[in-house]
Amino acid sequence: MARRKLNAPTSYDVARHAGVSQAVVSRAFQPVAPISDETRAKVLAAATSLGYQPNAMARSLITKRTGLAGVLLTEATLRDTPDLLIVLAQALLEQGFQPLLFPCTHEDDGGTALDKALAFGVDGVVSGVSLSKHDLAQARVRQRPVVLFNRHSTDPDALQVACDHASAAALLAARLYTAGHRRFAVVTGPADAPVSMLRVDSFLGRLAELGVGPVPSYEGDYHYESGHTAGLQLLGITSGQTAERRPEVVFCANDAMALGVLDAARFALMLRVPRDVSVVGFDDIPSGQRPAYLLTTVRQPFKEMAVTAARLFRDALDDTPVVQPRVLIPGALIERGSAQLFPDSSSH
Amino acid sequence: MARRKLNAPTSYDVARHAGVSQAVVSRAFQPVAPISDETRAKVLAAATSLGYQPNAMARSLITKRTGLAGVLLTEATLRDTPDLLIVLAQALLEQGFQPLLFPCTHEDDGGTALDKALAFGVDGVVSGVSLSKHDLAQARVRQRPVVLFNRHSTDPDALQVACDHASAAALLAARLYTAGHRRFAVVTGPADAPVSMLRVDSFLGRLAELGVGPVPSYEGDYHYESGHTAGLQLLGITSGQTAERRPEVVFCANDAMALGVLDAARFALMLRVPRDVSVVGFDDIPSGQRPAYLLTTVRQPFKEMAVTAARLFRDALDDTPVVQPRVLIPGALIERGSAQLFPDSSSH
DNA sequence: TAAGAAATTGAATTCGAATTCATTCAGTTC
DNA sequence: GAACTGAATGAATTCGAATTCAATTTCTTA
Repeated sequence: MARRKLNAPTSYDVARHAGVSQAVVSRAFQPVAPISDETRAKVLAAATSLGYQPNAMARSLITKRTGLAGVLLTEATLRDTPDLLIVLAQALLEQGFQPLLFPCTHEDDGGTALDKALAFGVDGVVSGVSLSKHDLAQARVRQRPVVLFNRHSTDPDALQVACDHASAAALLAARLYTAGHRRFAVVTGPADAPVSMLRVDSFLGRLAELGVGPVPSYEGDYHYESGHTAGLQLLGITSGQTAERRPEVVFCANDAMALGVLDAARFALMLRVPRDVSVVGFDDIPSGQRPAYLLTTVRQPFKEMAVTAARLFRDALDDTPVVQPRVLIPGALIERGSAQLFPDSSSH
Repeated sequence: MARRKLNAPTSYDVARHAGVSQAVVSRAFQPVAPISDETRAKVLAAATSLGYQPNAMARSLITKRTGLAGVLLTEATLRDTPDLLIVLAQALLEQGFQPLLFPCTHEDDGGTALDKALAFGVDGVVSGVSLSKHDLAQARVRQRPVVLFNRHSTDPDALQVACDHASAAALLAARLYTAGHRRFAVVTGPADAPVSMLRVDSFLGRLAELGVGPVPSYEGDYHYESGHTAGLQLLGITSGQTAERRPEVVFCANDAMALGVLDAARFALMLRVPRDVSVVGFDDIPSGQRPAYLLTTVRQPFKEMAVTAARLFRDALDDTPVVQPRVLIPGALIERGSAQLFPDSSSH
């Protein structure tokens, strides 16, 4: 552990330079403190002339605040919806927190990541991965707020912000049913992905209410390739599939897989979309918006979700009474060309 | 500044519990320190039973190390190549550093971001945005290594890892020329984007060497939409453009714009790709790999670049003599369907 | 077995800024 | 002008772990 001397000036250096005590220097750097404007100006001048910046560690040691917000996200999320990290980072920055990223390889690395984050002294955490009740409890005894982002917890006190996956998926199901579709198939995310469960179950639940029977399903892994495979499987002629029995609609738990299904249908199976088959996804990722895909999907309002999460985070830290610990933000149905929907254009 | 008491146990609590001094507790948590195995075990047992974890701020205050690596990236980079952040984070984590992300809205926010990073006490920085000589000097006096990632500096001592954009672009130009193409057009990135300059200038430079005259160019902003506009502009019939004078190849400074050009050509101008026009990009982003695009491009070896950068970072911190401060890693030509290249399949 | 070397241990100090509390100073008020 | 109020200041303390250095114990070795 090589301990080099860093010639960074300290508050004492500034104090000497400005002809005041160290305490005054400290006060000059706080927004509100007992210090005259005159003195503050003098100190700040001395500080800039020396290139002084308060030492973050020393400050944190006594204030118990680092200004860091742990951000827990799976690599899948980072890869598929990079915008999420961007808007979340912006929102946190706006509230005065620097995001400290903890990328999780797997959905259940959350506990480990949380531990690491706490060890780094984060003021709190915004988590896009699932956390156990035990994990949440641990953060609570340390008085570190945790905001769940697009993740649910049975803990009634847990703070959470999420897209209303369930309602949107149900709405989408109803919309497709109204448009006349009766033969459905679904491509799910990994079995342990809570968001996928929510989307798929709501979609199927609504269909069941409408009397649509058992729906073939394929378990994907959220990636394009698995969508491609799913497409071949569900739409192909493998198991004596005929055009009459082929699904009219494939609902995918996310857009990445929907693009895979779409490409499998068009380029491998030579089906016309949406004439032969409709494909719908969830997320509204950029590539789905392009003319090559024109994917019908549900848009997650990331910006609004991020801003809400950041505000919740700050309020929890400030001991501001949190009015609404659980916020569900509605997703928007985006109708593009990949699904046949024309029989109905009045509903919703 | 509400200063709540956090009931976290300290090293003194553990010391009392284990019947030793605080100094011994500290030593028990260091990999190599004068302490008997027996005592260490006893201390660690007491620590776990109390749920003790060393306080990061107190530690950093004296060791002058936080274990944080500032990561400076533009939002454009985060959005277009999310994989970069993922592999970079992984590589840093493997070297024992936690990435502290500083998203930059604009290429020249680098200086500000660096200041912020230093104020947070990062051990050093990996920067995917340009930094001025002055910025680098500032980091140096603070003894904080900076590794430039895909960015260049005139400072001869600067550490940098980059894709060899120039060679790859030149190779691509030669390859296209050899394939018989003579009429070229380019879509550049923003004028202040050094990487775009490098790619475009090398491409054009090689063409010039081969005797290809003035090449029409369009300044984009790295985004899909600007590529789309560029495509309409460069390939459209606006200015009395005829098929004979239409560019045979459009080279784009990145893939996102290449996809835009491709879609403009196919869906707006009804041109066949690559028969009527070849489109090539740079980066090898996932959507370009899909059957809907099959973009011919240059792949940046992010994984290798990230690992190299992280290693360079650690070596610089360890005072390990850095053998090679500037590492250029070759990009790989990925030939897919968006460019007509058949006349030559032997070269390179 | 005594002297010396090596390995452990603990008391005290250190890192740098924030905060407490007593003190000083200027400005009111009667 | 005395008594009082409020603002501004500085000396001393605090945060919690790492480190220094002297003291102690244990192990060698002649």
